[in-house]
Amino acid sequence: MATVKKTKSIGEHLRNLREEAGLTLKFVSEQISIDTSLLAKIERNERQPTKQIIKQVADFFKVDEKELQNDFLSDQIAYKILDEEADLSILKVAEEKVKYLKTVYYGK
Amino acid sequence: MATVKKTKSIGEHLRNLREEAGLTLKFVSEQISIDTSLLAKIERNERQPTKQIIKQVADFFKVDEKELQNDFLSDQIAYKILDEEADLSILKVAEEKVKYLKTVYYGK
DNA sequence: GCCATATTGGTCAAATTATGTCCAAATTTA
DNA sequence: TAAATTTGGACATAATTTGACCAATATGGC
Repeated sequence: MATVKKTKSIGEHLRNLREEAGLTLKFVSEQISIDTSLLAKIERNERQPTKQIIKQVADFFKVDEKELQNDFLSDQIAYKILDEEADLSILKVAEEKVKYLKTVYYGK
Repeated sequence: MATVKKTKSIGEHLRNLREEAGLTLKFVSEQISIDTSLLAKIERNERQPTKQIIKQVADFFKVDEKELQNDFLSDQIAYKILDEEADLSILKVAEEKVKYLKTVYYGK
């Protein structure tokens, strides 16, 4: 199997993609029409990519868009928990809520 | 044990607290110095309570502030997952990220 | 039904937060 | 040390959210 990298954050994920392809920030940012500095910030998790940007990056690197989005989402959740210094157990609670809300909205 | 109520959302939680105490929106909102309409919206999850408001409510009803905050947080996460139509498995990923980030920031 | 009280709903200004741009500083690489 | 690459700060502006105000609707006694 190829390079196995545990992705720590979407930023690192993107950086890995880019570096494995041996490309510069300037090049990639131009290809997807965003500011070089912005892409750099995204890779360092200083800015959050919009869905638009996630899509462009996914297309450019030919990776699954949904996967990138999920990566982004789990990032957001993880950082929120750290921010609020919340207990991990709330994830279980959130899961229950999702299940419950799904039955409510989409019928049982 | 007293009334066991599965809390579906922080709004319902707050509403339960208030109704169990037999108080009106007007009364409670005045006690904690916020607009009646705002409290009503919070109970209907149309507005998110600020930390300040969560604290005031917790104090007023003499419930644990941290618990209310956790309730709020799990709400936000649940709604975000529904919004994005994401898979529940990302919660597991988020959990891993939190654990990882904790070792990074607070040492192993 | 009528009145008082309680709750809901809409609109909007103000506050808050986040994005993206520009440019300079720093770092890397050859 | 020069060129290329990456980082960092400052800031305008865009986007989102809150909270206030007031009107409309609902609820409950009498």
